[in-house]
Amino acid sequence: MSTLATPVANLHIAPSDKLHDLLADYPDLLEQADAHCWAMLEMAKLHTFDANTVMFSENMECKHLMLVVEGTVRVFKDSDEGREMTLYRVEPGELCIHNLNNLVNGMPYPIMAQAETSVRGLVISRTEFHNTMSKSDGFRNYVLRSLTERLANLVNLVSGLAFDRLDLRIACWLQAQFERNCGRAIAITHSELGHELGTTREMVSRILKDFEHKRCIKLSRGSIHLNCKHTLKLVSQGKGKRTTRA
Amino acid sequence: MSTLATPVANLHIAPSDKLHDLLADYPDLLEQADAHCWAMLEMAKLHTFDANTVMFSENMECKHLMLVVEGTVRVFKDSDEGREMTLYRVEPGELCIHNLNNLVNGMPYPIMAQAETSVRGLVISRTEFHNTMSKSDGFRNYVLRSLTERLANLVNLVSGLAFDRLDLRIACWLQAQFERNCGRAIAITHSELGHELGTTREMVSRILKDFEHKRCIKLSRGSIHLNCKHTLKLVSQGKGKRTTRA
DNA sequence: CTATAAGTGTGCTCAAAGTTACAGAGTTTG
DNA sequence: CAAACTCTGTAACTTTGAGCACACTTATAG
Repeated sequence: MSTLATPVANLHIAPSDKLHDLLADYPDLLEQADAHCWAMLEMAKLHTFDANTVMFSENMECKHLMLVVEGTVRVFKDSDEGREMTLYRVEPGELCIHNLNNLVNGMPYPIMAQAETSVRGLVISRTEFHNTMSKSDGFRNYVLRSLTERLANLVNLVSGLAFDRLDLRIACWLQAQFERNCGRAIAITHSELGHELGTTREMVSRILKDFEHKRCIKLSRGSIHLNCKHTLKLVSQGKGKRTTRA
Repeated sequence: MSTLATPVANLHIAPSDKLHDLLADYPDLLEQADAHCWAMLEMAKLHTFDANTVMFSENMECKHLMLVVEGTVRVFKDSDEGREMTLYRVEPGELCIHNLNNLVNGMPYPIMAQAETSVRGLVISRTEFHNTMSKSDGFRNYVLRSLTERLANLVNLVSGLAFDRLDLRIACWLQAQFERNCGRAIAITHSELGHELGTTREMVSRILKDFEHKRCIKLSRGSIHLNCKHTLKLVSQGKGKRTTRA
């Protein structure tokens, strides 16, 4: 599965209105973008990556920064025993922030990033990045904000791993997804969910089944349906211990 | 134990040579500092905090950034069941990077920071921070580097928690400490070590005892002595499963 | 020099998570 | 439709980590 990160298309970007279109739906950056920031984005190249492209891994050096325009990139850590754990996702309007480590520190980085869908992104060179960081207040704030937000998320990950039982972590994950999805079914297999949370397929199956018995959710092949928001909330708050062996 | 974060002393700083003295031993920042950066530091106030001062916690808002000059600050997360887990330490020449979250995002942050020793630090106001970030390449790079380094450390924490057995995590921690200490004994109680790694005193006692039986270390009240670097390395690489129940 | 506190060792029990193994259900493909 | 594959359910078992209880040791304070 080690598809190399070769861009499918690679074209200079058209004038500003095109750029606006690309970023139209992602206000996070737009609201902070100033002239310098736009200038940088104008110079950026739009690359397209196929789904499942490995965008960086253990030893790959990454000399560029990318702003995702379409699709999502999953950043994760894998273990030698075949387990893995999602650290976060980079979504449209967001920066592949871990590239920064490479960019700023020059250090390689023992994690992987992989396109989940087909991904389009604006690729910014190292020098352009530093240049704009110096000139554009908006871009600088945007980058800082991204970094500190990721930091905050990672701290939450840590505390979940250190202190929370797996069933709670799964319940919280479900809650967050259903929230995002406005209650619509989540398309994911148990094994994938295991990879999200750094655990095994069997544990996920067992715990989800338990939730189904508690009537929070309804399971079907490849997807999870919300049954009762309220019950799920209770479960995710730790009320009612697990019932697996009762 | 909720000593409020009240500075003990609070004086305007003397001219540049004094500043140089304060930071003399911490080249990380010095080598990047330029005129703007120095100007900011000149304006900073030197505060002193007693050991054990809680520097920020769950709901405290923090409107300043601090550069630690002397002493160390431990940043950790605690659980409702009385366990806790060290996220990282801020040492001389380093920034209290989590303040940045507050500073940049304005969000409060569910972690604690506490002075381990008496701490002196240069306190920089929010506006001065942003101002210098815009003007000083050196400072900006320094901040970015700090952030990305913390990010990298947190990722390692996550993968340790998710994938490694406790004995390995303890062995690695010991290794790192002995490295720092040039092989000299580490002064720490089992309970404190538990708080470092998010586990309990008993587990630490048991596992350390096991290591002692393996002749890596020698235990005594309140400190851990290195016995055989090589054996410890083997243990920390996962060779030789635990012997506790054999 | 005692009393008290802090730190350590350890056995027992239990719960959580992971592992192995396999059966069966649902999909896809030729 | 039959074969091959993917996904799910689950039982039995092992390992890891936590919690409790208590004995014992070392340090500190009065």
